[in-house]
Amino acid sequence: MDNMKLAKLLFPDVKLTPEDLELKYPPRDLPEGARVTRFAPSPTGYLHIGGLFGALTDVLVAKASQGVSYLRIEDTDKKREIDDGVSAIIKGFDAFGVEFDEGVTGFGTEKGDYGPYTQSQRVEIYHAVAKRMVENGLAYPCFCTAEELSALREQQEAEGALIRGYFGKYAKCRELSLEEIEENLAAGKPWVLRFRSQGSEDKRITFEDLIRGKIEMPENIIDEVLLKSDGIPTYHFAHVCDDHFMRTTHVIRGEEWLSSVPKHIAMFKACGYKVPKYVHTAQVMKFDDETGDKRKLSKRKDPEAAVSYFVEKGFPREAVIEYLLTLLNSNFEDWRRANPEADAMDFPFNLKKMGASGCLFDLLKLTDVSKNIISRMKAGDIYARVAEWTKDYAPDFHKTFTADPAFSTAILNIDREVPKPRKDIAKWDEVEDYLAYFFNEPQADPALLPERVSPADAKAIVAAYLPVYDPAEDKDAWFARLKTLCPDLGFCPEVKEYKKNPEAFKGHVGDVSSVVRLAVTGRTNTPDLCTIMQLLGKEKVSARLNAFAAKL
RNA sequence: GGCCCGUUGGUCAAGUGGUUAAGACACCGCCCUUUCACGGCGGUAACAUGGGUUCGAGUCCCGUACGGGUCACCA
Repeated sequence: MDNMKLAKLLFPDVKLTPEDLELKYPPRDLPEGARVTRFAPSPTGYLHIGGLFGALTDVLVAKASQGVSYLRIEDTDKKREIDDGVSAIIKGFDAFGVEFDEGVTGFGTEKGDYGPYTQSQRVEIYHAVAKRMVENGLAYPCFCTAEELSALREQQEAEGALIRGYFGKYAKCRELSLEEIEENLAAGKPWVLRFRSQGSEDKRITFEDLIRGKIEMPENIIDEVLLKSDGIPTYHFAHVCDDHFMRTTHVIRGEEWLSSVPKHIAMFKACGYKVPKYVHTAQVMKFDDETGDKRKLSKRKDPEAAVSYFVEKGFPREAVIEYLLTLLNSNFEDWRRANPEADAMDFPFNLKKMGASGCLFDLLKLTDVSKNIISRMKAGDIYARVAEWTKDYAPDFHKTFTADPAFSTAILNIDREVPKPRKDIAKWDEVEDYLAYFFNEPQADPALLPERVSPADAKAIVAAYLPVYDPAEDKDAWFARLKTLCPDLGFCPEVKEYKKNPEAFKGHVGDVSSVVRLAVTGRTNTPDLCTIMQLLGKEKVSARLNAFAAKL
């Protein structure tokens, strides 16, 4: 077999050579130990939480080593691709502030010297490498039809073959003569290019996974497809060409790829390329309420699998990132305690601290993380974010919320700039309800009165308070005022004293303030009532007190 | 089925042959407190399982179970 002739026959128009490519994409000039990572999604749907998880790993690993991270679009499967797949991915990353150093930046735009970063635009690169492989006798055309291949699978199944796939005696086209190939080509038969595996059935290879350590597996003997019949590469071949010429040092990807590593190593070696370091990360799982099992998050079944879920709910981007980081690296929380103000993206990410087993996504913990983050934000920042979020997701509330920015900011600032700020808000979709009594007249329900307070007592409390209520009083004076009312109403002004001798009183000053709270806000618990009343203003407060008294 | 990965409290996890088996979320209790939060203190709760190796095993080896992945002209 004349391989040079075959190569010319198969790729008559390919002039580009691997040597040209080596020149065009030289080794990167980076500091010692710098890592080059890539996130390589296919544009088949929305950005998944697992995708964010992986991308964050890529970006942080690169950053921590002063290396480079890039975004590559793997659009080699035109059947599964969706129209706005690329922008869905870009938008997803934008929403969470995840930025790559290089690669695709939008539909049709990119940055960096190692592009194009979209696989469908790299066909001539793959063909240059493929042609060289044919020249070296490491690849051959295969004319088997889909029917033949599925018949082969059935045959292997029936035989109970331990190894299944296109290899050895099953590889019909492996030993085709040049004449037979020419005939098939002349007849216009479609063909794929297959890898001519040099592996042997009884050999094993070992490699190191940076999370799992040394792994031993049977050597690859399968003649994997390199180029599909449309000339587009398979994932495997594109991985080898791209990660070589883009000079990736660390291939970080989901553990579903672990079992194809022998295939990839064989191809890298066949091309004469250095094998990158492999890092196979565990999947993000969830608890299935129906089955009671832990299972992989699914795009189809779990709305929270899409990153847009978190945007819709109004989780601040920092909270989602922060939570993901706690899952990603076991020492993140320690680092955070030591560096409470640092930007999460400056976390010195350590691959060794990544877990090897799948973790459950815990919405409850995300909520806690989010509350902490929001509690540290300034009221003005929260105002801006809520205004932004409500524009898209709560347009009615947006109008009332933004009608008076100073007022909205002031109410968000209650109990905020203090040493121990409240942690009431976990996500923006809670704000409307949280602040409802500032914008709407509350329907205070007398049934919510404290146990110790009868409706008659409540009526007396309101009647006594109304004439002495002074909105100019500060918090201490405001509370002292409530205390002065207590004795005449039969309540104890001091809680401690009441507890010593509960029989002597109807209740204590806390009960009195609870009545006022209920009348003014319609709720049994709120942040600092004095400030609430000041912000509401005398007119509204008086009206609400009167309205409540009328119900009693 | 073959090959491979995984398994420490409900969840995330520390742990690299000797620990009273950390910490965080959740839960419970107490304290603080005008309500609720916040904060403080404390509590319940774990090495899947059976064999080895060893003076000593969560840690090393083998088996078993369970979970996951993979075996496409999908990634």
